[in-house]
Amino acid sequence: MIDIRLLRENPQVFYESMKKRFQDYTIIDRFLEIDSRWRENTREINTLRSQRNSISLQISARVKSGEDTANLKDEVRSINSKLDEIEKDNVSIEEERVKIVNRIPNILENTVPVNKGDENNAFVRGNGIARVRKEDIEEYLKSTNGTGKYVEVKETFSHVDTMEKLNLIDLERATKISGARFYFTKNRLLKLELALINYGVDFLSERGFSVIEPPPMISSEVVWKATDQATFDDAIYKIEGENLCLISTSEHPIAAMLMNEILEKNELPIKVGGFSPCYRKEAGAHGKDTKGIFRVHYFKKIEQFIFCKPEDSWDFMDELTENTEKILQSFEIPYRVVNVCSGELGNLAAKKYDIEGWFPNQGKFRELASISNDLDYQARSLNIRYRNPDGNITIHTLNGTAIPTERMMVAIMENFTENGVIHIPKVLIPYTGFDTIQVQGED
RNA sequence: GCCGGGGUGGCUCAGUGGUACAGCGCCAGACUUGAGAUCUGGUUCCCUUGGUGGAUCGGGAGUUCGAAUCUCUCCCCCGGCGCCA
Repeated sequence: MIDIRLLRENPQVFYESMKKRFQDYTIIDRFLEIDSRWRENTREINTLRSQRNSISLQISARVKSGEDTANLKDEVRSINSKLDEIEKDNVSIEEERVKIVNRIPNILENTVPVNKGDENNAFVRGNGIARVRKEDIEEYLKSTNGTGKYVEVKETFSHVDTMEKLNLIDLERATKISGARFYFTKNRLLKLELALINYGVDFLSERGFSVIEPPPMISSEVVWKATDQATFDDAIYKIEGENLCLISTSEHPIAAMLMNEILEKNELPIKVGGFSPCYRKEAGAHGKDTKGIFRVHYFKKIEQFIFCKPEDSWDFMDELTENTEKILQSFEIPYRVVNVCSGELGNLAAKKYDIEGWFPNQGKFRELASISNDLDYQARSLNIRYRNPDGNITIHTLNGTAIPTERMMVAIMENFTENGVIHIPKVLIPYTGFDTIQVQGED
């Protein structure tokens, strides 16, 4: 959530931020109105309680000295009835106050392009030599501001065909038992996945990240604090009869790990590499990417997460972006970095870079990773601070994908399949133990 | 799941209905050449922040003039039993 004191002092900042996000900024006026009513009530409640407390003390003294307390008790009763009324009123006011404040998004960083639609994300930079079909060249060049290098190819392969031909997947039977967007991973594809996970864990360990696997379920309250309404509604599975949700990313349990803690300044930054299963409802994605394992209800992901001092977060955003780029470079997957425009940004992020890989068969760049700086927005909801003599300071949090294993496998299959053979990126061979996946010579 | 013991400031803990003890740690100041020791103040949150203001003793509800304390309920931790990869 946002800083309420800052909102009171400087609502203009929030009007502008919401306007740029194409959101209804009149809720700010509504908030200020209801907040002032809440504060008025709170003052009154405090005054009445103060009176009650002092009379209670007098009763205590009289009880000890054996004096009569009946009229003092009556006085307290009348204070209590007034108090009751105002407190009840304040409960509903506070409910609305909290509801509204949770809808106010983070303050937009000033380099975020103000626009709607993914097609208006701003190209930042690109890398790699893409395999591009003739009919996709225009799209490729447009997507890279004319700077993209490529080789023209005649033929591309869908990852679904490749997986089926090479006996790497069983989609039909998964659908039979679990429904759409589930899959059995088989044979060398499973080994490739494990290799990607091991590679990612090593990559982050070597760069000062402690690596963890979080609990795959967290309580609803924690989900609420770690993310926003949109994510909760569209992505999160709830466990029936339990107050638990399946995580949609390790970001949430990792962020919440330090909930309600006061850190020492010298403990920061804390860099965490998280490996976890991710469960997503994909509500609202009907009809999109229905084939294969590009968009599924269950996948695994290696995530980067940083808790840091406020003054360091923009530097760390660059570091996270660089890390993900290095991983893609090491796999030789062509990619571009885009600065996600204001209309497509989630409420938590002040700024977000998407890193999109080139998918030759789809003929376009698709999201592989997403790096966000949430500033103090997420940490404030989770109440994570560091100790400071003049008042403890809310820290900053950042998150970014390192390796989305399923989607990365799609990228590898689309980019490196030739004559029915999948070629494994060189850096992964020590992890897979094989350099190709082909029909013959399977394990 | 059952039985028992617990949950109190950053930590260890006292507190069986009447203003939340104490110790340790940490921060600041004083003293000191410096460090240590010592002393003083501070070390959760809220409010038109300085006021002999309010809240807070795992969460929520209740009884009471008044609840850390009594009642109900939920959560979590420890031990034992049961089950078990």
